[in-house]
Amino acid sequence: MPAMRPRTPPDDVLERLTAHCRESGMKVTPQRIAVYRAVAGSCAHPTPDEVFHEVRADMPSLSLATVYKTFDCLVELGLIARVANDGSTHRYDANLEPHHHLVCGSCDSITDFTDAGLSRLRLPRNLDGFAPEKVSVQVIGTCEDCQDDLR
Amino acid sequence: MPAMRPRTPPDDVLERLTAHCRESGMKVTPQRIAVYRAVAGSCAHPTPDEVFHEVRADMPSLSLATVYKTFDCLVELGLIARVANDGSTHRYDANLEPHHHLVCGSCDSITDFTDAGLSRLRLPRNLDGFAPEKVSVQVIGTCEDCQDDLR
DNA sequence: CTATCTGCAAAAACTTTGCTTACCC
DNA sequence: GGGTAAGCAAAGTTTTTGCAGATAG
Repeated sequence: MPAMRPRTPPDDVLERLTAHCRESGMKVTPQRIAVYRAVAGSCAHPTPDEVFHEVRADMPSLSLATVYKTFDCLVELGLIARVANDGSTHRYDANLEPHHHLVCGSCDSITDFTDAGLSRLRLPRNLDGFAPEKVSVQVIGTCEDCQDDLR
Repeated sequence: MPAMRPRTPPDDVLERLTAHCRESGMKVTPQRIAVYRAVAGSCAHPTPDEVFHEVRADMPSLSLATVYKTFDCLVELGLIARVANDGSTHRYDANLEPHHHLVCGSCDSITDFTDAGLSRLRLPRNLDGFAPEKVSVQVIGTCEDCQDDLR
């Protein structure tokens, strides 16, 4: 049975950020903390604009440019990853555990899931010289909410 | 063993376009033929801008806006699909057979491959109400060319 | 003929950059 | 203190839109 990820627990978010920043000589600023918290606390793979509005509620001085720069910085630190999607804006994910995506073709939502069976995927031996590092499965379909809407 | 897709054969490209257009009351224009040919004849999952420049060589009057509109129309007709990627531009694929992607983290190239084993993937039974339609596996890693460059 | 499509230009949406001031370490 | 980062505004990209003239069916 699959395990749906509820959301990244806010446990050691600050510690992880601090450790990674220190290691790279980068500063731990309130903006970085807030942006990282927002991504880590969401399971919706938010866009820069979404995070901007969410964080801005508590930090009115925040600028969108800072959000963009912060995302680049967090990716560089290896704390978040950009999520492949077919929309027109970037999306980010703080879940770095191996996992897969349920992509709703109707509302474009992306939901994480993990599954032991899928994690044991066997790749073909010969990939024409391509060196695989990790595997992510995208399941395209219709989410429960959108099915409901069709009734 | 995996089968690398060489490229969609240009066989019935025109017939397919004509049939789909007729069915939807859309017109078969030189621009649509040329854009569809360009995507179908590429295995590089091209961007609108790339297709624009390629087709424009033979059709100097072509405008980028038409390329965008044509892509939307071809997607609507079900002849091509937008490819999920984490760059900042759209990419399209005329290969509608079930297949998977080798994504190079270094040069961002996306290469199609198919594999009988992967095609028999077993999804978990319970996806929290999500209704799966199709599955696409993304293998992230380093392509042969980029490995060579590192030597 | 007529409804649809093209090309153009302008607007909108998204992302990056440069620079001055602020502030973490 | 010194160097990194934030905020602002401007510029750069990518995508969408509206409309007048062109064209496929």
